[in-house]
Amino acid sequence: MDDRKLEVLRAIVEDYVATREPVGSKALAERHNFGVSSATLRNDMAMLEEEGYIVAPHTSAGRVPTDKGYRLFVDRIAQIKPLSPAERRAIHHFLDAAVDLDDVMQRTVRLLAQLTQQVALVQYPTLTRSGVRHVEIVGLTSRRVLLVVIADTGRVEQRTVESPIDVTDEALLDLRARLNGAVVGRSFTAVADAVGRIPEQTPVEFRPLAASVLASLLESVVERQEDRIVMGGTANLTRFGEDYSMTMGPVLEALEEHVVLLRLLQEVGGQDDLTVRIGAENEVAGLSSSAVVTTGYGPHSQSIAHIGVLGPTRMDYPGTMGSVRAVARYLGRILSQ
Amino acid sequence: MDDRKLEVLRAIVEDYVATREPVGSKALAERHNFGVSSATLRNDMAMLEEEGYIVAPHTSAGRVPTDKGYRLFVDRIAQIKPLSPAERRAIHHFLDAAVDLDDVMQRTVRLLAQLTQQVALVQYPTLTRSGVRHVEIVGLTSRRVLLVVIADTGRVEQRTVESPIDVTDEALLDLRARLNGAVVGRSFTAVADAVGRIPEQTPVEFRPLAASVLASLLESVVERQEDRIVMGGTANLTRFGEDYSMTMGPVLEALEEHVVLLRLLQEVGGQDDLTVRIGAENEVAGLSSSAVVTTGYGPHSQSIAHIGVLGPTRMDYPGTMGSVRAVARYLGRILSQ
DNA sequence: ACTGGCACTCGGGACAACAGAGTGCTAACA
DNA sequence: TGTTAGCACTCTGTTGTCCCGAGTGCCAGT
Repeated sequence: MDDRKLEVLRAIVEDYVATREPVGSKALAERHNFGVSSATLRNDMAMLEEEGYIVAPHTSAGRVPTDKGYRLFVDRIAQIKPLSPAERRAIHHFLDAAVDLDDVMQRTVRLLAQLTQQVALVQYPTLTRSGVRHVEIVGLTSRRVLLVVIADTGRVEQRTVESPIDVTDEALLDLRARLNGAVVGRSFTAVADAVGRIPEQTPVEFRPLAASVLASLLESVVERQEDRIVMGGTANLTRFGEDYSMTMGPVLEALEEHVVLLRLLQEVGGQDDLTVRIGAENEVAGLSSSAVVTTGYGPHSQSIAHIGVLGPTRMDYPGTMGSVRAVARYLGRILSQ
Repeated sequence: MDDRKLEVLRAIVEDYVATREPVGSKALAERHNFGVSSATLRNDMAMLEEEGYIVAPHTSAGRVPTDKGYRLFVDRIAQIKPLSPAERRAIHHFLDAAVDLDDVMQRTVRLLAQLTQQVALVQYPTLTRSGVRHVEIVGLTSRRVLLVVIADTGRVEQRTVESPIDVTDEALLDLRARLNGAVVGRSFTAVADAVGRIPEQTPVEFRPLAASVLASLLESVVERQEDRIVMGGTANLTRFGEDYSMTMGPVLEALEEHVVLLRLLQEVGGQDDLTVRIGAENEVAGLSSSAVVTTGYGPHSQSIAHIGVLGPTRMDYPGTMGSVRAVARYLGRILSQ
C-alpha cells in the first residue's frame, strides 16, 4: 500500500467526519498540502475506490469512506488521541465525587457521553470474576429475611427470601456466621461449591431457613449474572443528523433491551485492549451504519466488565478511542480502592 | 362555552394529534359527523381562534390547538383513557418479574416509555417520607467499614466510612445494636434526632468510630435526599418528528442534569392526582413545545415520589394520562408489599 | 510519475406555474 | 337567530424546467 494513498485515505476520513459531506479531489488538494495536484489525487482516489476503501455516492459527488476504509483507518492510520489536561481533570473531578457504585456507573455513563458526544454504554462489574466481601442476613418479619451480598467491587446484590419456618435471631446469627465463614474472600464462581456443606452442618431446626437462603443466594449469584447496563447520551442522537436518526430509532429501542447491549459489549476481540467494530462487523441487526468502540475495565487492571460508545460509522475514532480508554482506566483505578 | 364548540375543539385536538397536520373545516366535517356543514364549523373555528384556543399557522392552512386549547381539552373535555386488558396484563407481568428496587425502577421506566411511546421519568422513592428498616455495619479492613441503610421501600443506601481508630468486632456489635435500637421503624426525617444521644452512651473507646459512622449516616440520609431519577425512552424522540427533535436536543441534555428533572417532577399541583403541564406552563426553559404528565406514587397510596412522561404538546393526553396513572398505581401496590 | 486540460455527468438550487386546501364574507333560507 | 351555499381570495407545497458547479475519467504533454 502506497504511502501517499494512506495519507489520502486519512485525509478523506478526517474531512468527511468533520464536514459530513463527500469530499472531492479539489477540496482535498486545497485543505491539506500534499505536494501534488488534484489530478494526481484523483488517480489515487480511483485506486482506493477500486480496492473498496471509498465510494462515490453519485457520479459527480466526492468520495465517502466505506466500512473497509474506516477499518484500515483505525488499524493502520489512526493514532489514539490522548485527552487534554482539562478533560483529564474533568474525569477525575467528576468521578471522584461519586459516593457509591450506582453513582459511579451513573456518572461514568454521563461523562463518556459528554466527552464523546455519542451514546455511552457502561456495564456493571460482573460478579463472576469478583470476590465476596461480606454476606449479611437481616430479619424483616418472622417469615421473611433480606439477603445482602457485597462484592469487592462495591456492588451490592439484595434479595428478600421467604422462610418456611419462623426466623429466630439465633438462627440468623448461626447462618450468618457459617455463610461468611464459607464464602468471604472467595470468588463468586466458587460460591456454589463453598456453601455445599452448610446445610448438613447447620443445626437441624435451622435447616429449612438455611436451605431457602442458600437457594436464593445461588440464584442471585450464579444465575443472575445477567448484568446490568446503563446507557446514556441518547440525546446526542439528534446531533448525528436526521438521516442517521432514522437508522438509529429502531436500534435504540433494541438497545433498551439489555440483552442486545450485552452482546454488543461482550463481543470483544482477542486483545484486552480497545475493540472497534464498524458497520456490518457488528452482529446486531440494524447497526450497519453504526460503529461501537469498547474496552474492558476492572480493578487492578483485570477486565471484569466493559464500557463502550456507540455512534455513526462516521465518527471521530481517535478521539472516541482516547476517551473510552481514559475513562476505562480511571474507572478501574477507582474500583481498585 | 357552546357545547358544539367544545366538540369542535376536541375534534381538532384529536385529529391534529393523530395526523400531525393542521386540520381544516372541510376535513373536520367529513371525518366526524357533527350534523352541520363545514361552513358552520368555519364560524365556530373563527370564534375559537378569537378566544385563543386555536391558531392558523398560515392563511390557508388548517387550525392547530394552542397551549390554551390543550389546557381546555385536558381540563374539560378529555376523559382519561383506561388501559386495555392486554396493557394491564403487560404491566403486571413486567413489573412482577422485578427482583429488587433498582430492577423495579428500571422496568418501570421502560414500561412507561413503551406504553406511551414517549420519554419516561421515574424518581426513586424519597427517603424522607419512608422509614428505616435496618442498619447494617460491616468491617471491611481495620480502618474502614461499610454502612448499609435499608429503607422500608426496599431502597438500600450504602457508604464506606473511614474510621479514625482500629475497628474491632466488639465495637461494631455495640454500635450496630445501638443504631438499630435507635432508628429502626423511625422515619428518615426523625433519624437525626434519634441518633443524637448515641455518642454519649457509647463506651469511650468506641466513640471515634461511632462519630464517623453517624456523620456519614446523617450525610447520606439527610443531605443526600437529592433523589435519583431514571429516564428512559429517549429513542422515542426520533418518532416525534424532525421539527420537534430540534427543540428537544438541548432539552434532553438538560434532562440528564438531574436537578432539572427533579424540578420538573416535583412541581406538582395541589391535588395528589395527575398533573399536566403544557408548553409554557413548564417553568423549565426550552420546554415551550413540550408537555409533562406527572403523578405521585408510593406504598399505601401515600405519595412519596413522582413518575411522569415528557413529550410534545401535541400528544395523546387521554392515553398518556391513563398509562401514567395505571403504572403509578401498580407501582405503589408493589412497594406496599 | 505527475500535471493541465477537456468533455461529460449529475445533484441541487432558483424560479415559475399550478393545483388544492382553506379561509372569510355575503346573501339566502328555515 | 342560526345554518347553509357559494364565491373570491390567499396561501403552501408540488411539479417541471433550467442552469450552475462540483466532481469525475481520460488523454496528451512534460
